[in-house]
Amino acid sequence: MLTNRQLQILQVIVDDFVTSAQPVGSRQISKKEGITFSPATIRNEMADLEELGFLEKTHTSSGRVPSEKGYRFYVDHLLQPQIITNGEVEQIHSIFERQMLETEQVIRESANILSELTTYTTILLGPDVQKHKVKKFQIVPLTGQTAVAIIVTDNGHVENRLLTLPPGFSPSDIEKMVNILNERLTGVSLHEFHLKLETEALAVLKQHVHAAEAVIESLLSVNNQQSEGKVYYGGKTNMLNQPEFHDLNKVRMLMDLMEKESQVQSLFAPGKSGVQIRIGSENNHLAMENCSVITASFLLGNEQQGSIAIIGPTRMDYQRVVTLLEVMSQGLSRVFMKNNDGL
Amino acid sequence: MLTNRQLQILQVIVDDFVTSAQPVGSRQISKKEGITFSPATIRNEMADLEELGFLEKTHTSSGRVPSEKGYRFYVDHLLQPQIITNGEVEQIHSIFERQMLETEQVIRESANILSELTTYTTILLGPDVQKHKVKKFQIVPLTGQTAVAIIVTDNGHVENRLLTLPPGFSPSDIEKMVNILNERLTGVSLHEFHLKLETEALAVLKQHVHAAEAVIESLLSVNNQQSEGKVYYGGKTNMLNQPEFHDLNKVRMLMDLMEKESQVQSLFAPGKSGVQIRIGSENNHLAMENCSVITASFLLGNEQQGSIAIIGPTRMDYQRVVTLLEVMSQGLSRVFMKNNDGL
DNA sequence: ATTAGCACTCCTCTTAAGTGAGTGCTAACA
DNA sequence: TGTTAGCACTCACTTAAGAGGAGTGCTAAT
Repeated sequence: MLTNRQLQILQVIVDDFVTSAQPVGSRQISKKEGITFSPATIRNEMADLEELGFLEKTHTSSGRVPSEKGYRFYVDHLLQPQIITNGEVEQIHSIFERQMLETEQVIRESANILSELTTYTTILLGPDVQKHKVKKFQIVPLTGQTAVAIIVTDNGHVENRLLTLPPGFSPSDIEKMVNILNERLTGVSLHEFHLKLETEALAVLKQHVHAAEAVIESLLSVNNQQSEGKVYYGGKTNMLNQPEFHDLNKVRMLMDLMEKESQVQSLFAPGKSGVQIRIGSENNHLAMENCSVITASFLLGNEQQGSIAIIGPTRMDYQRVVTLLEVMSQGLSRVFMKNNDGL
Repeated sequence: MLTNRQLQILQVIVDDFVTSAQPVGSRQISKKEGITFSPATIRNEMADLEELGFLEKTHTSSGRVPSEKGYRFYVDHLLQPQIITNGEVEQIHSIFERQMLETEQVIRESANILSELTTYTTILLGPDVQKHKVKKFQIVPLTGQTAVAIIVTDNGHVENRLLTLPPGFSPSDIEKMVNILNERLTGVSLHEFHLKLETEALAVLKQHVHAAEAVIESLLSVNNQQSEGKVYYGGKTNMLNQPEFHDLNKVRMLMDLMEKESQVQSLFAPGKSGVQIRIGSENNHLAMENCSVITASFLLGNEQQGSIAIIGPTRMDYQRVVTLLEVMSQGLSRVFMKNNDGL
């Protein structure tokens, strides 16, 4: 168990290092407000804290730097809700008040504002498209052999896919097919929709429409690699300002990582609920060894769920980010509760 | 007018500098194949070439580096079609042979392969969506107050937009509206479609459908900021490997530039036709001062036009890139001629 | 017209010394 | 017994000086 004094010192060190990015020395700590004991005492305590694994040195005669364990402890026990200025809260709320119908735009703006306020990078994950319910299915023929299949979901998302039609597939075939599918599959989730296309629906279709298999196959062929929720970025280049990313190699790894949507999905998916913090190696990814990710999820109407992630260096202003994230995610949830349109 | 020897020397300097990224000295040149004269002679010629503005020195006693004017001359007069290996040609063609229906995927793959082969960054601009012809217009109601408007174009592109319906707007109103619009506006370009929505169509609608203005307005409201062609990237982080981008500031400027689609549109739009090269400051953009852009356009069936841009340092392997770009753009044109589906 | 020779420039790498922030330990102190 | 002052020591960082080397421009010889 840590003594009060140790807690106090750990807190000061983290707070100081977060803003200065420089190892913190005993003298410097002693001058901080609320510190009543001498540098020598602090040195002793720091030695203990280091032994316990909360602090590290960059070299034998440097000041101390929080270790991952140190950050973890700080985040778990020392985090105090921080006051953010009214101006900032207003800035966030202003997005919601501008009555923009398009969810997508709200999301984009949110990502931008968050990265502006935090100076870190924001990733916004839309809800898992696969969970949306199918509202309407449609096929629009283009030429003799090609057509577009369109699926509209209950919250306004539109999926579309090009099809090749088998030779001799007539407009009335299309109509029959569309009718059957709408009749049977409206209201199921996109995920189920695709499943049932291959099984039940296909069986029925075969009886009524010639060459239905070919169309269904064409319809399914592209699906696998695609989607889950959409990904939006804010302040992608912000990390270039952080001193820890003066190393081009790290920058490259991170950038590459962010290009791969599938990886982003898994890395930045929110934990259960509320605000979650993953520090450095807790992210289980080489490129993220010096990064922390703070995620929060928000609701989009009926059980849909999106999430916001802020990526910064492990030396990150956790307090501030957590507070901002809470304000933002609550705001988003509220907005999407009202006009339940989704994205 | 430059003498043959000067041409030869300029060519060697550019070629050498392109691969080594180091200023080229007279001794080094003299050892090159085909060079029969001594370093001293070369020094004299180099002094002349510098006076003419084709070469520069990084400091008084360094070797020479091509100036922008030097590159320009090289590109205009000294470029020789370069042999690229069969393997590479095959690699390009392999994309086209995999029978993927989705245009989008072909484009993505193309961007990736190009950036892999060149080690530079690729930007692929889809054709201007505004020119697509409207094939079908549709409104799918979601809840009482919201609906999705969908526009399918002749080449399979699907635009969609959320609408708020005015109170009391009934399904039959929707049907009437959709019918009128489909009747009058099928076959016009998206651009015209939006224009006519505000004028002719609106006039007719007013007569038949109550509160039509509100719907139209909602339909148009989001349009302005959106689209032109879509943008695809390949090898975004490739430039981090180039020695000229060890400067984080330059990296940041370029990355920021590439995030802004509208700027990308204008910077990387192709010139008239064929392969176009813009060197350094010819790009008229601060972030691109040390970059060259090579663009080529390709055809997507009926007069639609996409374009490929490769961005690299001014010290770029122009010959190779030009050849690769030609192979690729011709390949793309051919593919899209066949299955005219567009994106 | 070409080229060998040479003095000169300037970048780059290495070494050495000086500075300063910070530590750990010991001994004195309350 | 917990706290603190003092002091020797460590190590990164900066600056200066020197050596080496690649390359140039000019001059004079071929």
